[in-house]
Amino acid sequence: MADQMEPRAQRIVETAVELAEEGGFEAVRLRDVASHAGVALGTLYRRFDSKEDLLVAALAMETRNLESRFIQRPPAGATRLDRVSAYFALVARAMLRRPNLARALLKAGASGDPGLSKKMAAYHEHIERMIVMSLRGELSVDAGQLADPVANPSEMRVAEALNHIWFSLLVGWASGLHSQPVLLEKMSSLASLVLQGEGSEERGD
Amino acid sequence: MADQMEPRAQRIVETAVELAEEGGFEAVRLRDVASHAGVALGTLYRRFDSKEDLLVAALAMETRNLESRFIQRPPAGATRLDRVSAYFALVARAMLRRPNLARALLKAGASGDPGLSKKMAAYHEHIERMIVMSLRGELSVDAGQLADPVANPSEMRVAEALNHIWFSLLVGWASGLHSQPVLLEKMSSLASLVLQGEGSEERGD
DNA sequence: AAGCGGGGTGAAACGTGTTTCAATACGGCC
DNA sequence: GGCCGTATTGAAACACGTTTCACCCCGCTT
Repeated sequence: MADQMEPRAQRIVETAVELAEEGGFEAVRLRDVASHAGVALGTLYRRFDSKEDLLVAALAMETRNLESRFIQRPPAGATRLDRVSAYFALVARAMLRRPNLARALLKAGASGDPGLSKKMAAYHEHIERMIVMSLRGELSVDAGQLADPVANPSEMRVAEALNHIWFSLLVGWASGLHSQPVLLEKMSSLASLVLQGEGSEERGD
Repeated sequence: MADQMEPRAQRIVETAVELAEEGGFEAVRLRDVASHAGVALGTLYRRFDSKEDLLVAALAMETRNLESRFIQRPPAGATRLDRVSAYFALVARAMLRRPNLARALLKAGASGDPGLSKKMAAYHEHIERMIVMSLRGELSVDAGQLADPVANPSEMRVAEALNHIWFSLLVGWASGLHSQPVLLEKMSSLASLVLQGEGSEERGD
């Protein structure tokens, strides 16, 4: 789950994560990242276009870690709402362990840099995959990764809505708009709204 | 709709808006803002804590303008979905006229600066008010502003969900993830999902 | 073995957000 | 009119993201 990049880039990203854990976005000073990682500043810039690019790479790494934890212990629950709420609680717990890091990655992801759009699209895909699996209550795994969930359009629409709501709530949390418990309450409440909107047919399949 | 600040601050914000229209976030160089507005840099910093703070003030100004246009010509339509879609189309049109400005304000708003949380909360309140009025298909105006819409909890929840979805979609648009037509399509589709959820409610407060 | 080329390195330079400071201008009060 | 506190000014300084450049090292070709 961890080796998608050459070791040098890997170490740079890990260093950035460490610094972000301690002091958030501003504490990730690229001079420090480079020296702690044992490379020159120019080397860092050969691998990453910008500070945001570096942190989005870190976001990708953290997302891979989250996904592997997700696969090993998928959120359980009787209804779709239960499972989806459990999923978001899982993510929130992971973030709360390192709030500075979470805020830093979020800030980079929300920076709106056009050069990052492909990477952010990939991130959102991963999140939506996990949401879909939570809705279904069963995983389809392929080569250690979540398989592309042969798209049921209605399911995808729900996942997309939940993903957007979650992302926006996260940005609010990051800026101190609401605390983590409130975040989860809101998410559950809004998830229940969205789930009821989907073909008002059945319960927890 | 325009006089909430002393004239000096007002002029600074207007200058920032002009520069952002032309060249986006990076083009808002505070030295330039100050000199174009005819004040010293220190004066700008006495009024605004940071570049983000300044741009969020601009966001507030633009939101007031939007709200006054909204009051004069509220989105019409037969169904709630029609009216809400018309509202988002209105906002999108306003943004498309000045995409650089829109991106700059969005970036400032999504920066996650804790010092801005109160101002961002106020922004979201305005947006949600307009969404609620669109849902209802009628305005309650008070002293030239939208009145606080004696909260119907179910309505508020829908408005909150739509607001989050919209915000997240905007961030995606800003970074080039999807074009403006796709943005509106997605918004309509997801709005229809959320609206369908509202009828059938149990409540668990 | 010599030469080549593509990273890597260290250090300096640049731009811009932010801070600081001494000097000055201003508005109200006696 | 003179005084005082506060805002404004202009300019310099600082921090950090980003760029640039001259030089070096290492693996590969011939």
